[in-house]
Amino acid sequence: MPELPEVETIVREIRPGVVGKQISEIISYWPKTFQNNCPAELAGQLVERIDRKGKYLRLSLNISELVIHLRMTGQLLLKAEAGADQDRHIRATIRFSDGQRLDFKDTRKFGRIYHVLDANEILDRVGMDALDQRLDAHVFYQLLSGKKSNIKAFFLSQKYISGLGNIYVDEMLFKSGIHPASVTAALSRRKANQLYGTMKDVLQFAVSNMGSTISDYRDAYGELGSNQNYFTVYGRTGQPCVKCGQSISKMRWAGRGTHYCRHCQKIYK
DNA sequence: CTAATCACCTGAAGGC
DNA sequence: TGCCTTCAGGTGATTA
Repeated sequence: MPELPEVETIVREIRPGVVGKQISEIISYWPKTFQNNCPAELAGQLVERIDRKGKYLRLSLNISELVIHLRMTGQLLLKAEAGADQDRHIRATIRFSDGQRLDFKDTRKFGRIYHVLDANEILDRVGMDALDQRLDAHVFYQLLSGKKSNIKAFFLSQKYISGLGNIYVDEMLFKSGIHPASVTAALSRRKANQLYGTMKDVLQFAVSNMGSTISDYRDAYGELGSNQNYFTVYGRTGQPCVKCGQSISKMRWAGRGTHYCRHCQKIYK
């Protein structure tokens, strides 16, 4: 479900409601969601910061840190009331001393919450965030030109650049006219620069629309995103290409359904 | 090293 | 109505 824009939306929404609050209790309803079995030492800790790297959400407490990944269907829902409306898909709840709570809802149970002393144990393994200021056009080109990997697989991997997933990779490749079968190192500097700009535009536009909701994604208030209304290729199989009018194709690349236009997207090899 | 496949889960949708 | 297959915003392990 959530890629960078969706996680960013949630971070921005829960930050004012949660920073400075004290955790009173953590409840786990599905044993695998909480990797470290919600240790008692979490109770009483203060939330100092909430940040994001790629698709990981980071809650920095005064003693330790929580790192949350929503995977496919995870939602973080901020609830003001302490009431017990118990959705059967809620896998964990973080309660705060003022009565607010954060419910981790996750139909498919793929999501994870890690409790660690230092979030960098986990976050150092993922590449620079796609919207990180330090990822400039030069660094972007260096990353692409240094590898001969399939371009779709490159952006789906979180090892080089983090935050992009199946939707936004398809969107940025289409808008840049790059076929998903292309090879990273085959892009010229000029073409890489264009892709870099498109990547940022696509992500920032999606953030401004509170993310994309296809089925499960909800923001911290349970609201839908609206960016799905502006997709140019994702999910448009068989519909006319917005550039040339020909039918949009769908194939499997890097194990994922990949949407593209055979006529508008050139293969760089 | 990369690339493909499976495993982890539930639920919705389509074919018969 | 019901059964069976396929697919889904992700990623980590295993295999070739």
